Amino acid sequence: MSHHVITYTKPMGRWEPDGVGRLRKAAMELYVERGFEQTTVADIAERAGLTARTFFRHFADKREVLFNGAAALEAAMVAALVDAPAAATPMEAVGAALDAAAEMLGGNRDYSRQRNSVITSHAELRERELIKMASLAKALGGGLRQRGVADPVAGFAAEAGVVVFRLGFERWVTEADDQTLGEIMRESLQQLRAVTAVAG
Amino acid sequence: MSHHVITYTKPMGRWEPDGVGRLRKAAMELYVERGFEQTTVADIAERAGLTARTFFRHFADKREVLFNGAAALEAAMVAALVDAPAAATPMEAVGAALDAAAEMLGGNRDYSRQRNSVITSHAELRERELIKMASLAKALGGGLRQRGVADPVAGFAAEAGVVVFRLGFERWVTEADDQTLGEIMRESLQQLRAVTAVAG
DNA sequence: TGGGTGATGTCGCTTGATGACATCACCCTA
DNA sequence: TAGGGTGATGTCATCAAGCGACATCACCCA
Repeated sequence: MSHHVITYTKPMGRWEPDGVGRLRKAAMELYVERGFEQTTVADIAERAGLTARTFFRHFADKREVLFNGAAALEAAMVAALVDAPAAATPMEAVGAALDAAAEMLGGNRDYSRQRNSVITSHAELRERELIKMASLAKALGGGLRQRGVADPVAGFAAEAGVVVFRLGFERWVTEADDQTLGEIMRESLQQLRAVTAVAG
Repeated sequence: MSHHVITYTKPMGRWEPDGVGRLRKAAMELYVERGFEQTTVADIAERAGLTARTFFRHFADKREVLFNGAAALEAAMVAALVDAPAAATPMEAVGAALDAAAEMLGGNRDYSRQRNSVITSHAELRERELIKMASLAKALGGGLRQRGVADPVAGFAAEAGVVVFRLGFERWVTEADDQTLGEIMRESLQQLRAVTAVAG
């Protein structure tokens, strides 16, 4: 193994610090280099200077290593939703959550692009992404109920918010236009409303 | 190995017929009896009178055995959507797809309940269910584009349809009321429209 | 200076998943 | 009617995922 020259700030383990960060970095690199299925946990651990057993102490499985920001994003969105003005309608509160998400993710489009391309090119990773979206929907629904929104409405507003988030985010990383993520989110919200308005 | 006494109708293999059906049945039973994680592929195969190797010849993985009707459902929904009147709006065409789904699934609520309870109680199965829903959204979107619906609208209408399907189906299997699945689907569609109508 | 703590390594096991090859019932044809 | 072809299955071997149990060692603190 290579010998990492490091400056100890807050040693977290026996050798180099921040084993979790090294594992995340190594996993991302290998998934890009040779693909998700062609990468074993042993490979990741080796590149991070750790063992496979240690990998599983930090991440539930091979996929989870790519989905760490999800919890923080969800928390930020729920906080924004709960803190929205009391007079706001359910969908307006959801709009506040989308604004928060845009602010949190809108900064580094290049990183989002790379991560997105890795995820979308492997079914198992798409699967995990969908679980995160389902968790987000549940959390947003909970936040709405906390605001006093009754149950059928809370569920639909939360799911609608996730649809807007997904399609908006996808457009943001796919199309190379110069709109900000926040602008696209808002626009997507209007589009969903327009589409459902002419229902049967 | 046990010796099964059987009456040959249409022998499909070397021994008893319909190995796929027996595997499906055995898997469902065992998932209900002892839970998904506590069931090994070897258990399923043994109960079906086959080997684990054969299980994987028929199903990609341990989860897929529960999601066989999905393809047929998707096909029926897309067909209904494509065959909807040319004058129908995108969401009206989606409504036709939801009607088709209701007709296909609305019959045996008890079976749906049992299957649903197995799936919702295991994260890995929920994950697979979400993949099927994503596939459905993609298929519905494709059907809409085939109808000449342009791209932002097609995507949103398809996703909206899946939201209605999921929440409607969940309400149908959860609440013990006497509404039919079709009625609930229609009602859900209206609720989504109402909720998004008061967006910010 | 000695023990406590926590992250990591080591070992071994079960299970999921797959490739390669053998086997056998059924069917079709010469 | 014998023979080969076909397809589903069995058998064997192997790799990778995931986890339990225990050992190890650096750091911290009394």
